This record gives sequence, structure tokens and C-alpha cells, in this order.
Amino acid sequence: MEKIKIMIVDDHLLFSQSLSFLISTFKEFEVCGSYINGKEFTNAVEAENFEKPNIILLDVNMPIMDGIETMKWLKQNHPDLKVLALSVNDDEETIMKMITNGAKGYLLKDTDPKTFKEALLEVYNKGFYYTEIVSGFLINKLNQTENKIILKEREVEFIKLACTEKTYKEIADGMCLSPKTIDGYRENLFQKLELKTRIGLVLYAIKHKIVCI
Amino acid sequence: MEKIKIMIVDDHLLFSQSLSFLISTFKEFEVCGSYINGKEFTNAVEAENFEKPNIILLDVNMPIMDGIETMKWLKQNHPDLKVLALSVNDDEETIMKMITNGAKGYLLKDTDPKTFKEALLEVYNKGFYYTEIVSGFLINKLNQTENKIILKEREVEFIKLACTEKTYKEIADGMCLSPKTIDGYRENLFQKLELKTRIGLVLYAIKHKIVCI
DNA sequence: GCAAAAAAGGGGGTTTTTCCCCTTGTGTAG
DNA sequence: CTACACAAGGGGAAAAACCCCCTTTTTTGC
Repeated sequence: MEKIKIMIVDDHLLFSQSLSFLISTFKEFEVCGSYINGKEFTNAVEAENFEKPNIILLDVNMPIMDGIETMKWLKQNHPDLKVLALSVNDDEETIMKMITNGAKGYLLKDTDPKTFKEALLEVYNKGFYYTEIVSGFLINKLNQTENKIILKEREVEFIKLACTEKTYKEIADGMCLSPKTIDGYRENLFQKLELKTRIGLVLYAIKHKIVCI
Repeated sequence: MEKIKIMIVDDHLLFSQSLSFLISTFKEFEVCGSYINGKEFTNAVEAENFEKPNIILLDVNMPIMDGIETMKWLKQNHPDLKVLALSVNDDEETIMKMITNGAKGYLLKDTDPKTFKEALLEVYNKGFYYTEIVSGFLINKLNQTENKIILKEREVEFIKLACTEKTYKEIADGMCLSPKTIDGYRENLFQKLELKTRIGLVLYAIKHKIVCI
């Protein structure tokens, strides 16, 4: 019987190499490659001699090209490749981004090896594996009546500058706009995000990873 | 030849179990136990039938009782146990906290298995293993001429409130102080932390984990 | 294809908050 | 005795926040 081929994309070498050993103890699977970030992985996919794995284990937090970017790229270029996301992040936003970009499942790294193996088998056989946490999020996404907040590029730019010690005047200069326009951006965002002060905006930005500190 | 006994404390089951396999491929070592947080580990240490490992691999980010707390407990109760910290965090504060509390080394999880094995051997033989990143921090700690910033309890209280949408007047009410006293706290902190605005204070607080978001 | 709507940029003016400097009283530890 | 942290306050300038208003372009809905 031919083994199911697994590929690992994770920047934590200690983890990916160790995980290889764990997988090698499962008789149904074998690891056919591992990469330390999305860039290395996508480059490999583009190579001539690339042999498709059955499942890709994709980490979310990676340098250079992270899991979400990689997922987007795969959606565009190789939507047939099956990805099981593997991460420590359990926040809704990250999980939903991975799922909506085509990940077939999302496992936390504190999953026990038995469940992990089950997930691999399900992804291979049924095509997906959704844990309770993921399906929970999917359900209340449906009940949310599509009220998701979309920030425009220019707004994001403004938010990033608002998360510094700059005054609004300085921000205006930085964005080549009149301070009055900046005034408008602020008012708009305060209303849209239900905030009252710039402090709130900063907290919102950090919470939603618009800026990283 | 008797093998060197390794104990793993990490909440990421997938990682700790996988790491066990990796270690089992090293002929000099064997894993003699693993725990999913500091509490489980310290309980085990207290147990009658506890057999001391030669090296403890300790994760920093864990629920219930994290690496730093565990390190403090070990320093108090079992300073003879050798700990090699293993984490994804590479910020100076975390690393220094682990080292000053007695960790014999601090490895990042993106270390390659070869270096990892070297580190284990060095900790066992020489008693410590400091990577460049750690010794770098140690050196500029020495050059810092002990100017570390100590925040008083009341100041921390103020900072926490400053990281909300409250006005200074509301903060004053919350702390049962005059707004003018609050003014003093702010001025003091701005000078002490080299900040100019409340935004800066918020960013500082988040960066130094005074508040969590 | 055209109107309506939404997005992007700007203006004037007011109130509130923030920020900064400087002073005063009060315990208290050296 | 005095230096020092802590609490409180005054005055004033500068930002920030909050109003209502305007034009122009781009997008979108029949």
C-alpha cells in the first residue's frame, strides 16, 4: 500500500523535524518534504520536479511569507492542494481567514497525537476536518448577518500612524492630506468601530493586528 | 551506558510528543516524562516517587502556570534541577526573566535539531548553553549600568486605566484621587519612560505586558 | 446610460482633554 | 534637619474631539 504523502511548512525547525518523526510512526503516512516558510514552499511548488503531497500541514505564524498569504497564493494557483492549518493561534479572525482561503481544517498545536492522526485521515478521506472550535466560528459567522467591518487602505494607513506618538497634524503631513481630512478619517472610524477616543483606536488596531508592536 | 534523562514541560501536545520522538533518535538521551503546564510538572516534582531528570525542557508560554512562574518555583524549591528553556519568544524581557531565574539556556523553537542536541549535551556536561542571542542580552545588561525602571503599584494601576477610553478625570475618580494628582502620575511616567503622549504610554504598556489585550 | 450613492478630500468653529510648568502641604526615612 | 516621595492644585497653550458644512470623483444600481 502506498503511503499518504504529507508536507510540512513551519519555521520552527524543532517542531517540524520532530513532527516528521511522529508522522513516521503512523504506518499510513510519510513526510515527503518540509519548508521553513511560505516563500520556500511556494517556490518548491513552482519547481518542475515538484511532486504533489496529499496533505500540506501549514503553520500560520511564519516569517517572510505567513500561512494566510500562502493560503491565498494556493487558492489562486493550486486550489487542488489540501491544506490542514496547524497553529497556536485560536483567535476567530486568523482561523476564519485560513478557512475562507481554502484550508480543509485548523488544528491547534496542543492537539494530542491521536486526534492529529484522525484529522489527517479525515482530511485525506473526507476532504475536511473541522474541530468544534472551527465549526463554532462558522456557525456564528452565519448568524452575524454579514456586518463585517471593511477598512479601506487609506484608513489602515491612518490607523497605523495613529498608533504612534504623532499628532494628527503630523499624521496629516505624513499622508499628504489636510488635518481636516484626517479629522474626517478619525470621525468615520470612531463611528464605524464604535469608539470614542484615539486610545480606543490604538487598542482596536492592536487587537485586530492592524499594527504589530 | 545509562541514558541522559530529559523531561518535557509544554502545553503543545503535538510538539512535546513529537519532540519525544526526535529525542528518542539521539542515542545519548531518553525522555522520562512530559507535562502540559507548570502546575502539573511541579505537582509531579513534589510526588514521592519522583525521579530527577538530568535536563528539563521548559516552555515559556503555557496556561495555568507558565515557564517563568515554574522557573521561580524551581529556584526556590529545587535549584539543583537543570532547565533548558524552549520557546518561540525572543524578546529580551522574557529571556532575561528565565535566565535570571536560573534557566541554564534558552533555545528558540526554530533551532535546528543538530544545534538542539548540542545544547542538550552542553547543558548536561558544562551546566549551561548560551546562544548568541542570550549572551548578547547578558552583555548589554552589564552595560546598562542598572537603570531598570521600577513601576510602583499605584502607577501600574494608573497605566491600566490609561489603556482604556477613560478620560483622566474618570481615571481620577476610579483611583479616588484628584485629576491633578493623575496629572502628576502621567508627567512622572512620561519622563521615566521617555514618552510624550498617552498613546505612547498605551503602546509601552502593551509592549511590556503591563496590560493584556 | 444616467441617477443615486458612496468614497475621498477639505473648511470653520466650539468644547473638552491633554500636556507642561510651577507651587504647596504632609508625612517619613535617613 | 532635610531630602523625598506623594497628593493636590493653578494657569495656560496645544491638541484632540465634536459639531455642521462643502466639492469632486468613483462606484454602483437600475
